[in-house]
Amino acid sequence: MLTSASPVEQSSSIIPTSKLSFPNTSTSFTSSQATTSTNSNLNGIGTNTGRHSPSNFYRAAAVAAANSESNNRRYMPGTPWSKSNCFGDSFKFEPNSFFGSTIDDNFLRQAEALTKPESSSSLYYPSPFACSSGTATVSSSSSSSSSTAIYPGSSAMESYLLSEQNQHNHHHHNHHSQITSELHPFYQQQYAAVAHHHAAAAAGVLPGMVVGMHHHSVHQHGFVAGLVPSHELDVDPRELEAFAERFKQRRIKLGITQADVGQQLSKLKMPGVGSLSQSTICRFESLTLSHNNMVALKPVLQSWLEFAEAEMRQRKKDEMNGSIGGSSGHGSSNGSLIDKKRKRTSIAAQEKRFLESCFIQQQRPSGERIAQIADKLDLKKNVVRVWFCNQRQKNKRLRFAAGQSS
DNA sequence: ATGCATGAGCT
DNA sequence: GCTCATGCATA
Repeated sequence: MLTSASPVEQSSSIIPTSKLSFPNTSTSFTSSQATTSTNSNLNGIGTNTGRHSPSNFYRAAAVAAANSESNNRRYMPGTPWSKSNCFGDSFKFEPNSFFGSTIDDNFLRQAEALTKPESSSSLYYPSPFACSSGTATVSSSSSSSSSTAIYPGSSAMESYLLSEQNQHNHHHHNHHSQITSELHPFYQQQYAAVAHHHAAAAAGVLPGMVVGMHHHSVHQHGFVAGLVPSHELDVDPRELEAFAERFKQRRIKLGITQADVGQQLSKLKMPGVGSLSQSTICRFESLTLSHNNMVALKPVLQSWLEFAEAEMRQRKKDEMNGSIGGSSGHGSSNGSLIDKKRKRTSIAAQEKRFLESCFIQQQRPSGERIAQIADKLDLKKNVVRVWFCNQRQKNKRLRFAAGQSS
């Protein structure tokens, strides 16, 4: 029952183009000394050249994060951490059932069972709707927009998973200052094995960001030592939260949209920093980015803010002086005629519920399992795979309710 | 504001 | 095939 959301076959290719093989800094340290990052660089944070991949800057941090948790919950294709799923002990599935042939069958059956709101899972699927197929979700209700819930757009399941993970990851952490206790589950994980001496990670104003803006040319990589907070992971989550909030306020006060902020970023000419999308700015403000991502973006946005406010002060001053220097020439050139729009596959609510059920049982299903699921839902395997990827990623993002300051 | 997607760098 | 940062398209 799924008229399939005809994915438009945009599957041109996911072939991993040749890798540039970076120096690969720090991949070989033990969680004991999380100071990792060889103070690399802040390579390409959103370059206008298109979306980019994690820079060394991020990678180092990411590796650190991953490593830090490797002690207790590093996903391992064969590791039974799947049993630490949200059902904990009261409700566990045994992925490895008794009869080889029925394993998968059971898996799907379980998922299916869970899809029914009545079956003991009403807890996870409070969703009222019933629709199916196609682009189900009409509008109104659902979950998107205007949501101010703690975990917007998330089914109860997600929140649950989050809290569960949190619980299970609780055991043995080096020891962590008070903060940990009041942190969001995500942070509790992140901080699990990371060094914790504070550091002026801010690195606010940057040398090259002055109000003036001529254009340089190449500046793809910056080893701007002063810019890179050598230990990103030390940034206090609460500080991030506070900054994000402040950022938004002031941005609005300046009357600048998220999209504009993203574009203006390139004017800062910060090494390795290009423009960013509205999405990213939005996510930053709403803390729906990974911790590392937030930390990396903070100094950049902070610089922008200063830049923007300085600019505004300047403008006001000019106006006062009567010097009506109305300079706002904009010569936007365009010329993109050949644009094949990317189509977004829309997974129907019902299918989504099924996927969520599967996710509960196994967050990292094997390729085979993915194929089964895809088959059952009449979705392309890749769509399912990506769905799982995104789901996992989503679980790692942070997200505070706006009113929960320490 | 957020769902689905891409791509780099890794394993 | 995974993770992570990020973006297009859209609800």
